[in-house]
Amino acid sequence: MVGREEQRAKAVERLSAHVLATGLSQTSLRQLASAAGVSDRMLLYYFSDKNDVLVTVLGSLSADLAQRLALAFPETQILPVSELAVRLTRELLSDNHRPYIRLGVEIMSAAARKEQPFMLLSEGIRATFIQWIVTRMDAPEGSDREAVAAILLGLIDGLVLIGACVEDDLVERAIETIPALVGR
Amino acid sequence: MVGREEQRAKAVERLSAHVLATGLSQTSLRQLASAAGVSDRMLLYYFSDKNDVLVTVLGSLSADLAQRLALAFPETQILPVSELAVRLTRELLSDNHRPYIRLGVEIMSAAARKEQPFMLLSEGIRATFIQWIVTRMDAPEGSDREAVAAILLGLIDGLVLIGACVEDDLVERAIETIPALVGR
DNA sequence: AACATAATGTAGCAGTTGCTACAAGGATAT
DNA sequence: ATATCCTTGTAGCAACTGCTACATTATGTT
Repeated sequence: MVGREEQRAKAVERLSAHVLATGLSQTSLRQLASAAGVSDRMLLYYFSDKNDVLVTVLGSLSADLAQRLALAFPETQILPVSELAVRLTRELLSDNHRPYIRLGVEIMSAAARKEQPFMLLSEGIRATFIQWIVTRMDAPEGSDREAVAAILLGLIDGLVLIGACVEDDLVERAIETIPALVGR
Repeated sequence: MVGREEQRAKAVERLSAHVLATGLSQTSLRQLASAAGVSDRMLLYYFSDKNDVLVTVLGSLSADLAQRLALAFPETQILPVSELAVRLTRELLSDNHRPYIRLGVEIMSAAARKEQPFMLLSEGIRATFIQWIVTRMDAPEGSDREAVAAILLGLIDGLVLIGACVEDDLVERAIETIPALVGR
């Protein structure tokens, strides 16, 4: 016997890697169980149901990304909108972080169709991110900081979508074009 | 007897409305058949297989949107980036057109996971849209017009995602903020 | 009237879905 | 040693998936 909590934690770890790599479309109970290296029966022993699995795993991934971003962008460093836009976009579209954003887009897209539990998850992701941007952004006087943050977040999500289905360097060129287009 | 082609066309019409309203998650053969008002057996008589149904319906919707946009933005009218950004964003996020963009986001998100037939569809959507924007955009001298168009398209897609899971007027405020942020 | 062809219904197959009933192994306490 | 509980496997259910075989009705052609 190895202990239920311990096994559960190990499952979350393996499932996080699986979901990050394959997205929300490969998340039947048997697929998840196989990725976790256990039987579907045991997965439902560790978790109360499939929803519980997804919420736990996606929550864990969300925390991971927050921690990674905290490392890359210390809270003390305030940047002008244009520079923050470029650096944040480049960081989140890098191979390191793009899988997270891609997954976030899938979650938000599912939320748009009122599917549970994605509405709750996506609302949390959005709020966290906007707040995160607002605290690190040196926006012009009197501007709607949340709105500017929404534009940035939207741009990043959108570029991930575009980059997902295209072979050439269009997205990279778009990032390079941001400074000429934004602010000043 | 009513004629296969005729029935098929009627089915495409009803299915377009259904897919536009409910997205890609409600597209089992039996759900589609029910939406089209026929038996699943007949749906596979009109179409060769499920893939054929989806490609036909999504292609039809894509053509619809192109026609609607051609009406709202005549090709002869060239606009500065900032103004085009605001007007296009507002138009595509309106209740009239948001379902189309939402569906487009779903298609691109599925394409990101290498699912067929969405990769082909999404590549077509992307190329059409970028080209559409480029021909109507009065971009600064020497700028990468495709890249600017990609930024616009990305922003629109991203704002649709954000707006899908939020109650307040954040997206509307974001649109209003675009002119202060872009160009000049 | 005979016949080919087009159109439609009934029934089902093999595979997947989320989930559960039941029983058996193993550890621990008494 | 007995009883108890934690852990795990086997088997399966009812619903759904895409799709098909087969039979039947209509319709037009000769």
